[in-house]
Amino acid sequence: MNHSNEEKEPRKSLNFIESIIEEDLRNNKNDSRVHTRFPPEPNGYLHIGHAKSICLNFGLAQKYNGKCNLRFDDTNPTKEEQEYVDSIMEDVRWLGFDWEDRLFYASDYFDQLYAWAEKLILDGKAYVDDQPAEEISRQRGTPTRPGIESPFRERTVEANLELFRRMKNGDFPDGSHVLRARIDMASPNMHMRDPVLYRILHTPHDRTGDKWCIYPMYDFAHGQSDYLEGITHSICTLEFEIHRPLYDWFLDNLIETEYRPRQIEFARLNLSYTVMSKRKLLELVKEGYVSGWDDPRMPTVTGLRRRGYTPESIRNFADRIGVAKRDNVIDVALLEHSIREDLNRKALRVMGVLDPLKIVITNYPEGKSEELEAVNNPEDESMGRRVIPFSREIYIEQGDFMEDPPRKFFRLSPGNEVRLRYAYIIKCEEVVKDADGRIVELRCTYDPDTRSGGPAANRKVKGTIHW
RNA sequence: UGUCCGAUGGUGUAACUGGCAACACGUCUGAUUUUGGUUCAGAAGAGUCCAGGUUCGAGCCCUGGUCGGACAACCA
Repeated sequence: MNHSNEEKEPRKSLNFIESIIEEDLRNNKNDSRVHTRFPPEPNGYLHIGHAKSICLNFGLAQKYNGKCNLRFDDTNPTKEEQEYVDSIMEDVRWLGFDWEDRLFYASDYFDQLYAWAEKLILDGKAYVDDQPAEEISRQRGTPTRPGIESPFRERTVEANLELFRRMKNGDFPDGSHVLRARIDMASPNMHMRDPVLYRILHTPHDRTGDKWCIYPMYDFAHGQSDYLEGITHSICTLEFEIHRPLYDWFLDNLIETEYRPRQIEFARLNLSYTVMSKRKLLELVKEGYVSGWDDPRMPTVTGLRRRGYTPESIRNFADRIGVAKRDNVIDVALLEHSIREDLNRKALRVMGVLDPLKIVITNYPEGKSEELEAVNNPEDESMGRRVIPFSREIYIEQGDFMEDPPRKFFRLSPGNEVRLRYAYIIKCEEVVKDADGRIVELRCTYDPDTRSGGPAANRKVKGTIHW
């Protein structure tokens, strides 16, 4: 006998990131803090794929009583614009998340990053390379062949330091020098073959102005930024997986504390029939194929918003698709299901005719009109009712009438009846056409007893249409 | 001839320290319905990439393959 009728806790299963976090928590890693971040580069508008990442990062912070920062990864002034940072903040807020006072920019850390670069030079772990990009690229080898070392790799610390300072001071033109980490040109991981740390860019930065003409690369900025912000779990997409050894290398060589952020990768969202690449979306906007980033056909957050998606529906969607490391293509039908589910519950219903076809109800008295009552939301009576005027002449949707209907057509056709929603059952008696044979009007009769609430209101007909 | 990652119904995601493969979307059937929606009831659909091994027992562990993805910007 089962004395305790308690069932086994249905215990919601954890995704792989939650499992990692819970293990870290059990081990009291990083003082059992959970601190994530959403780190977009402000070079475009956010799309539904970013929404997945936002829901993930902010959601994890909420679930584990932690925090989530918003950080702009603005290390490349040639691609970034204020318009994008504004839109990103708006979209994140609209989705329902709050970074509170934790709004950061990678550019906030340029001084510290620069100091770290000098430290690497002093430790003999970084050097200035005078070769052009093409040469460096050539020397890097291929994934299956080791690279060769730069002729500048053995420069003295003093020479490197002086050169790097001159780079910073603007003594050199773009592309003439870079600072590189001195790691291993034979590494099977391409990213460990003396990656570039700093490049010269005589381009003013939206936030630092003319202060800098050298800018750190993503790899040199990201992990350290995570560190500076106290991030514990740095969640990014799969393509950065191979960068992880480098992410760890900088931390290992730059900091001495026990605390360390950890990079975790997940598979980005792909949606069926949907273009998601930032580059292509930018092209659609720039070439004028769409009206803008908020064109309702765009998969951007702002486009979805304009299209009528709610934040709740997108959050539910993000929840439902889960998170894993295998490549995936989510059926867009799931996104659509999410918005229908939400809107069905809370959208106000009204009737509207987009493509009108005139109806004259021949047995309805001329000059008469009456007021009919309609519910605003059949799913929720508390949303109230409204009154709609009805008279001898009304309009229905062209598509709701077919002169020669196929077998399963349930709407209006010659000699057939339909119900006008919230009104009467009408019957099509005559089709009026113009000289070109186009249907311009339908002459119908109505059954006065079938008004909603009336004596024959329950009489069934196959179809109900709006008007 | 490299390194890293992945492989479970049509699509996604689960299966807690190995124990009858579950949930959602989609599809199909039926009922209800004043919009072919919603709601409700039900069904079909995978034996977990392959081959070995360990085990009473493997989707989970081990070995070896196969297939797919990522990596050769002074992009992120």
